[in-house]
Amino acid sequence: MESVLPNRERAMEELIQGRELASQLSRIFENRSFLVDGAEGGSAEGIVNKILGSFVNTLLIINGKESDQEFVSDQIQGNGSGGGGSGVSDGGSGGSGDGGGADSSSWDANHVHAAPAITSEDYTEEQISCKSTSTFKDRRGSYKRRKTLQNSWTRDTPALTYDGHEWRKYGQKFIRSAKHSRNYFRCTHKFECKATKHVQQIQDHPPLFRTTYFGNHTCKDYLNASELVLNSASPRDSSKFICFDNANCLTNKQEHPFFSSFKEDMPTTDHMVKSDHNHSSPCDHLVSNDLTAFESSGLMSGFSSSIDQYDYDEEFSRIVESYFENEVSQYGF
DNA sequence: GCTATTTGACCGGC
DNA sequence: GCCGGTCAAATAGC
Repeated sequence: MESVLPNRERAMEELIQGRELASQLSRIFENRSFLVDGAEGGSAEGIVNKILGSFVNTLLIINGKESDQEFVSDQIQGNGSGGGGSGVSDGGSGGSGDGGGADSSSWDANHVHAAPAITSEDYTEEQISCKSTSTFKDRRGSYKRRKTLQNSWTRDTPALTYDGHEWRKYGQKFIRSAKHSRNYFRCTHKFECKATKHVQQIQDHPPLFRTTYFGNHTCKDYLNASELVLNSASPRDSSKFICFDNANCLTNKQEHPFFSSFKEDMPTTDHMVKSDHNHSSPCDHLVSNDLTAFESSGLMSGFSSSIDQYDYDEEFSRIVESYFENEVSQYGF
C-alpha cells in the first residue's frame, strides 16, 4: 500500500533511469566519432556503463548492500535476469590487460584491491632520512631517486583527463628537450600510496598531453573512500569526497573532481598509447580509473585553460548532473 | 588556520 | 657534469 519502496529498490529504479541516460551519452559520443572504439578506454558505451557502475556502487555502499552487486550488474548490462545476453558490450576491460575474467570489466570496482606493486626501488622514508650531510640548509632534494622507468606506462590525451585518483602536484620542471614544462604529481594519499605521475604537454595544436604513471596505487579508490566517508565522521576525509549528508558538501573547499571536472574538460580520446611493460595498472579495473573523461580541477592548475572546450561539454554535464541531482534530492543523501 | 601549489635547492643516475 | 626527479620553504587560496 505504501508507495515507499525500500531504498534499494528505488536505487534500482534510478539505475535503470541512469542507464537510459547513458545511452543518450553513448549516442552523443559515437555520433561524433569522438571516442576511439576498441581503444583501451573502451567504447563510449563502455565508459558510460562504468560511470553508472560508480553510481551503483555508491548506492550499494550507502545501503550496505554490496552483496547485491551481481544483481545490479545484470540490470546495468541489460541482462535482466539471465545469463549471457550482453546488452552492453563494454568496450572491454577498461585497460585491464590481464582481464580477470570475462568482462569483469566495468565496475567490480569496490572490491578491487590495488596490488602492492610498488617495488623496493622506490624511495622510502628511511632512505630519505639517511641522508648524510654536512652542511646543508634544508632537506630539499634529499631522496632516493628512481632508478628506472620500471613499472611505468604512459598515455596521451588531448585534454587533461581524470584518471580516478587524486593527485597533488609536487613539482614542475622545464625539461630540456621539451617545449613545455613538465608537471609532477603524486597521489594525494602520500603515505599510503606511492604512485606518481608526470604530465607534459607534447603538442600545441591540438593540445596533446602525455601522462606517465609510475607505480601502482596502493591507496583505496574513491568508491571505497566514499564508503569511509559515509561511515565515518571524519570531516577531514569527507572534504575530499562526495558527501550526501547535506547539500553543502557538494561545494566543499576541494570540489570533488568528479563534479568539477564535468565542467572542465570531459571529452577525451584518451587511450593508452604505450604500455612499456605490457602492463596495466591493477587500478585499471577501477571504475574511477576508467573514467577518463574528467579532470580534477587541481590538476589543471599547471596549465592554463588553453584547452578547447568541446561543444558538448554542457550537454554531457547537464545529463549526468541532472541524474545525480535527482538522486541526491530523492534520497536526501 | 589549514591545505594545495609554486619554486628554488638539492641529489643522484647516466 | 648534465639534467631529470624530488624535497620542502614560501606563498596563495579557501
